Amino acid sequence: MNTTPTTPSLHIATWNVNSLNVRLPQVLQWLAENPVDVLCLQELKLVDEKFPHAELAAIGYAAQAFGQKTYNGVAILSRLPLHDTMRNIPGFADEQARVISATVDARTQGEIRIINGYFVNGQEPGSDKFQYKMQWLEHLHALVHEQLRLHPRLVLLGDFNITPDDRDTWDPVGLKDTIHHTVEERAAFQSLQALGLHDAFRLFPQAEKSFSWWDYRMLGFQKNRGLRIDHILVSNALQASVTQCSIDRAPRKYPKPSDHAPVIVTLG
DNA sequence: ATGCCTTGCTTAGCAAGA
Repeated sequence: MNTTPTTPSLHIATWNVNSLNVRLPQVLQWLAENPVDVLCLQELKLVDEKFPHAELAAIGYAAQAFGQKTYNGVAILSRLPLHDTMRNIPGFADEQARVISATVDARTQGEIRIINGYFVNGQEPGSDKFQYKMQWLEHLHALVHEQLRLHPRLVLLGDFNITPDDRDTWDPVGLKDTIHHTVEERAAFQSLQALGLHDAFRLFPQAEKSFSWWDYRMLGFQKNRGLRIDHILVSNALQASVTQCSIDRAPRKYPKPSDHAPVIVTLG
């Protein structure tokens, strides 16, 4: 008889909900059907006073939130204990709520440091917003570098607003050098990987034209004109334990959907 | 295509997203 206790697998997901106020029923429904251990959200578009802690607690999730009025906002929802929450990037003054980090106590699986980011969009290469994007990416790189030193078991995930390469866009020719496709953004993505992080989605064979975001306009989803810009990067120490990574397109078919779909990674 | 949706803010069109 095998008496060795089986280590339960751990599921961590990311989802840009484009307003938690509008999408809360969908988040609750999705969690009921996909009871992941940790769900990281972006684009809450609400202040912390309006964060729906009670509704999430009712289905077993505690949350650490970092919101602001109208724009941005990030949160970590977890069924496992969270501690050592950090907001934004220390040393980088930023009016915008874009990063929340916390340590998840995964019990038999040990502790995992989570960095959840809503990366800057950048609007257009050469614009002020693009400059802000590149500066923000530089400071995020420094933060991840430091956090990896303190926490070798680390996951960096969220809405990166970067297509890592031409496989990650529906139109690599027509969209060449446009926002999310520039050499500079892709170099920043690669320099994050160079810290010892791995794109979990690419650790496995995947269907061609796999995307995580589709424009609301022009029947983007129906025509699968999308981008893969939502990512889960795992550190060297975690890479061997990753057994699956997938994009769940189902919520993009809900009535009044977010324009992003959740991405889920399985560890162990 | 300076367009197409969606959301928030405020209540009539903007700003911003990607």
